[in-house]
Amino acid sequence: MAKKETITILDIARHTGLSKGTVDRVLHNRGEVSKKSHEKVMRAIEELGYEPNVYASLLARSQDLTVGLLVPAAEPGSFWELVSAGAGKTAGSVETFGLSPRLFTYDQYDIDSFRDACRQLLEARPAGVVIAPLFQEETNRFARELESGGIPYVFIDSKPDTIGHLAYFGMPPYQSGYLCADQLTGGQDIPSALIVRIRRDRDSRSDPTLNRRAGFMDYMEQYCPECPVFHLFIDPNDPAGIDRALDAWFRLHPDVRHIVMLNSRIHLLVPWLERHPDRRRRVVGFDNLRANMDALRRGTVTCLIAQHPEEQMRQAIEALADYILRKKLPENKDNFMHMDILTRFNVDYY
Amino acid sequence: MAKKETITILDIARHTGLSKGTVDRVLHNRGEVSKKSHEKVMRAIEELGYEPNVYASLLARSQDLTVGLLVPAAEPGSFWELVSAGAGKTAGSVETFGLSPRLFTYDQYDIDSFRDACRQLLEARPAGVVIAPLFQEETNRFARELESGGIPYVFIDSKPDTIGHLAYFGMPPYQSGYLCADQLTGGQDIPSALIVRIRRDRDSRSDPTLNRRAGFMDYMEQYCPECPVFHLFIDPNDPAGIDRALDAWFRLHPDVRHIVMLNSRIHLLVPWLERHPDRRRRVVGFDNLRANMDALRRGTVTCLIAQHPEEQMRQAIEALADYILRKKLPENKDNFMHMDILTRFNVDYY
DNA sequence: ATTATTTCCGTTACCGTGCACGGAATTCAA
DNA sequence: TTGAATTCCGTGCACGGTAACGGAAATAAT
Repeated sequence: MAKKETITILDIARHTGLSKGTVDRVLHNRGEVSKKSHEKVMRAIEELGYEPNVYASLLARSQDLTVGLLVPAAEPGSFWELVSAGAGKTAGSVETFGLSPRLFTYDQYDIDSFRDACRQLLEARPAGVVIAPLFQEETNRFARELESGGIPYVFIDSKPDTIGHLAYFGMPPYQSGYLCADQLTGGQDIPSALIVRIRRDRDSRSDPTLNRRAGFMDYMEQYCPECPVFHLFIDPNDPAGIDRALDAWFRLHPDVRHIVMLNSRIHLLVPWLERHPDRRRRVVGFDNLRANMDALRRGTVTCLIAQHPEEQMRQAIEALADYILRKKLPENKDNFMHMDILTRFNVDYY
Repeated sequence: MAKKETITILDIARHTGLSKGTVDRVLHNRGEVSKKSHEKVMRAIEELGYEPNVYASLLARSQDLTVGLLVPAAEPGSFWELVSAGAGKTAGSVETFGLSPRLFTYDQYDIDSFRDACRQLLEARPAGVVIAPLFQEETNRFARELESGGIPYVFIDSKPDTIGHLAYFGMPPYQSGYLCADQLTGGQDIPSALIVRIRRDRDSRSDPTLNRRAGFMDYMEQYCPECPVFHLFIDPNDPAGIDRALDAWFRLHPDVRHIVMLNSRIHLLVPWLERHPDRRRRVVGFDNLRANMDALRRGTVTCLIAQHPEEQMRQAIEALADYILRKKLPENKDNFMHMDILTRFNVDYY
């Protein structure tokens, strides 16, 4: 930390023969400054290498900057609840920075609600934005809007084709499928496997588990080429239907012992699984939802692959803070985060 | 966020009939305050719920506080190198807070060097200290010294019996052994297992892997009661000796396929293992050292259990920051951190 | 009782920015 | 030319805390 090297607005005021008031006006371009003075100040800033003192600014303003968090609404026990929780956990440590994160949620099945959330977020004049994107095109459009406003934004969880984002934090989708397959087989040859899928995902053109499934299938292809992989489709909103579907399916395939879901919903299978116990069964799913972790503890689920959504959110906000407060760009634009393997022996310390 | 609710030191000065100066003195307990005044101020702080304004503080001080990090010297490729690395990674984000971490290292086999490091650290007048302790009694003594100086300290990795620490971040030792055993067996019955140990550890009265081994053995007892567990002792500084020891031992036990080390040195076995390949062997070790991870990638090591030493350091420093800057105590004093399971399929994203 | 110490404590000048207020300089209208 | 309306710009206080300085009060020394 420099001693007397720090350049203050007073320095550049003196250097230009103007006053700190004027300098402040150009810094926040709030007008009332002649063209000539504006130029002089800009030049001086450049020459002297002025950098604003964040603390002083924050102190004087005594008002936090808001960071907008744009995430799907968190139904209780859902994946997005974890993400929101991450925001809360970060908040404490980040508020010291003078940033106060604020949540803007939308219905993940309603694009209009997404637009609404975007609008509200913009009205809050955020200094930065974290986006958990679901609608590709709409997200791109919003990103463009942020850029034109000079507002930095970070993606978490998944990433559209946008290029202008400050950073991205998420799990590598293909590799997560690969890892999942390895955990399912336990590195052994297995006779057969079942992927349980959400019917709606198959029909929608943007199946969120697409890449993950590709990784899964490639692993099986390579390490268990003889092993047939079955698919079963269920409706997550119809528990009774799930039970019937599983009953029917397993009547036809009574010897299938390896079951996997590539999204966060493995808990949907738990009631059926616990009514039909089988010590030699292996069940693998994703994400550290409470229901999933409970099933893990009881031994119904063998293993979960988790991506620490809270951690993603934390890092996203921190990257923003670094940029907003210190103009520091993150080291890497795209950050693929660690995939955690949870078993009942380490889940309690997660 | 409160509007005008913020309590300043001026408020508590008025409330106690004292002045800013005095309040400031007790806040930084730099003496020159009568017992009575000290008490009054403390009570007012409590009653009014005063929270220091970090920006103002940072602005006024315009000089970083140093945080001392007391860790064993990092031989290249060793566990402690990871810990030190963690310090570097944290630094960036913490410097914004006006804290600058500074490393003080000691020779883990030389208690005098530890004392030296302690002394140097104290001379730097740190605002807080992170300790990775190895020498129990000596550490306790040092802790006492810090306490009398009013300097908060945090332990990482392991924890002496001290009670006065601000926080502790580490892996739960017993459970890590349990988890390790589960990964070694893969949840199956196995016919036999070998623990490779460091000879010096057995002889010293403070074997760092003691609890871990207890967890390991208890798991085996419970899930593989028939499985014999062998022990083999090696000298880490004698590679040729290791080779000979392994040669000799495996001549006698050619069918043992499950090998484990409960410290970070599994890489010591790699040369021998790769000269005697066996696809059906399972090898489990600890900690994400470069050499270990490389062996994992090549398939020589099946799985590593890692504790994210960098993360421990980060959290330790952050806990200190919270306390120093905002007088916030950590939520939990003892924090057992997540145990990460690394396989060759997720190691690349670690 | 007087002087010398020590212990405590209040005063005050910053730290670097934000912003309101009012005044000087310039332009426009008459 | 003069008064009014605009532009521009400087001054000064506020933000909450830090720490040096010096002085008052309490205690010890003479």
